[in-house]
Amino acid sequence: MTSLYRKIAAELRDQISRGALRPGDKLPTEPQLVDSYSVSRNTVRLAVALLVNEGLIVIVPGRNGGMVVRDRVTLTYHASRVEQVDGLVAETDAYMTEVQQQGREPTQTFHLTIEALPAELAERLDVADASSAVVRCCLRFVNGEPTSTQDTYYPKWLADEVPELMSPSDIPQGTTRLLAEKGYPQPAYRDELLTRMPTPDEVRRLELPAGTPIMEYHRTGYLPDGRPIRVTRIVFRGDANRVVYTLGDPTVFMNRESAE
Amino acid sequence: MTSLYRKIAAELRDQISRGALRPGDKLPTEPQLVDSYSVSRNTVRLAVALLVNEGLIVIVPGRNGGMVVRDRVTLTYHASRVEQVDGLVAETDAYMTEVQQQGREPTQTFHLTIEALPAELAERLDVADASSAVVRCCLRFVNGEPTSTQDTYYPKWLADEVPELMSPSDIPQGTTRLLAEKGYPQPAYRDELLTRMPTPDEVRRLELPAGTPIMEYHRTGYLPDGRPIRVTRIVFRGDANRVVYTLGDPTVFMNRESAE
DNA sequence: GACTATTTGTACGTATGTATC
DNA sequence: GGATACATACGTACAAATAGT
Repeated sequence: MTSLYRKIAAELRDQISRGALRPGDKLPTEPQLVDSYSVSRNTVRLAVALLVNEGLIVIVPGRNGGMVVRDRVTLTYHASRVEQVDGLVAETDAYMTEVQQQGREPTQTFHLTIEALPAELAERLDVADASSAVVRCCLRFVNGEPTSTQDTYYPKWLADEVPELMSPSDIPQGTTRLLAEKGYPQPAYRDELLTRMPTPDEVRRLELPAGTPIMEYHRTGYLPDGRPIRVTRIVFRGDANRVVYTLGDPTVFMNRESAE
Repeated sequence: MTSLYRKIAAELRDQISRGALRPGDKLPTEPQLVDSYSVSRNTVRLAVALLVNEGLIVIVPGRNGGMVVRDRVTLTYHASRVEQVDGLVAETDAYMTEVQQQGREPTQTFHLTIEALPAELAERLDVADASSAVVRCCLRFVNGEPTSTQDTYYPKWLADEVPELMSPSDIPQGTTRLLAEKGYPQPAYRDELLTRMPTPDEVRRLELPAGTPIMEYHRTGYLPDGRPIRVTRIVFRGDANRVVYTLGDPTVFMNRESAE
């Protein structure tokens, strides 16, 4: 015996998944739903709230507003391609290039701060004291819409040795390459991926509609002796990004491309 | 000019993030909140609904129920360790072993079906027609709680060549190893990771509380000539799993371990 | 098992505010 | 300003779930 509002939500959900309502289409208005189901407005709103929190629709108020079926545009982040130190690819450049290849217009803002290391990240950087760290932040837009934030933390000792890290502007050749040239190569990484609902702060910065989870991505870079020298955290809009790794024998993928 | 229920939610959220309310603690009951904020019950419920959808609390009805601050237990899935074909690790075994090393009790149910390939996956398997495929499904539990589902799809032509794939029971040595022995090695993979809110079906199967996103993981395995021979899809509970890759020179991590 | 107390869930109604065209 | 659509907030009543007597 499911409740009324759940049944209504189920019907609307069905129409969306069947394709009777396609992305961009509008659901009936609240009064129309009240009418056609003969329920109170509150009940309609309960049903609609479910769909919102499932990420199926967004609601825009106002005269020509309404409840609109969401679309899912996916941008691909090739984690195993960025930052080939021995190759010639710089981090941010790689990202920008990749987005362009996917036919979109990437932009980014950038700034640098010095702040205490968040506890979760301190562990990854092997700094016992909650010592300060240099952070290079950027907020990335695709077609003018914010889609991810990226923060990279370097331990203070490293910033002392490589003062260029403190440059308040973007580093054209890429920090990974810069560090390699200064004698701090990163021959190995550890990536972690997790998902969760966004904090209110993330909702604001990424302009997230309700019902949009985020994907949090950490990359820790290590020196040859195993010491970690930086942690990068990217927060992706979940409805607009996916992360891809290609692993194993690279010639296989060359065979694959030539076959196409 | 934020609304009343958002202010209330913000205060409660603060108490959680500050640690005044710790995981397992109960929020005040609805009547208590109605009282202390002097608002209607509906307003309290709106505030609470926000926290639920942010994944911060779960609500249990009944006499000794209440609104409880959620905890986040994280299980690690080492994507770059499973399925070392040349090594000695079988897929499911690897998973089970890993969970055990993390001090928990893994179990799994298993079944096999033959069904049409979902459209998104058909593309990855390079099968133009929506031809049937063999699916090996399993639902995985940790400490008795469902934490992920795994479905692996094989194209029909492969199942014809390797009839063992149709075995309705678990394959002890692991299908990857089995296939390699039969002349179908997988020297390369492509992994895709994305996040979204769960479908009602996933909510049921994984017993997900509201506000829990899921992480969807695809691994496509390729033959040396580039032909794909299987797609595995894992759906992880987002609040209980993270995926880890170690990339690059493996000796670096050996240095790291010896240093500890 | 019956009964009760507590806590959340569902559903109704009404009124007014805010956003957008 | 006026019209339309959703947002917030109040109130009420009864149902369902759970735990203890």
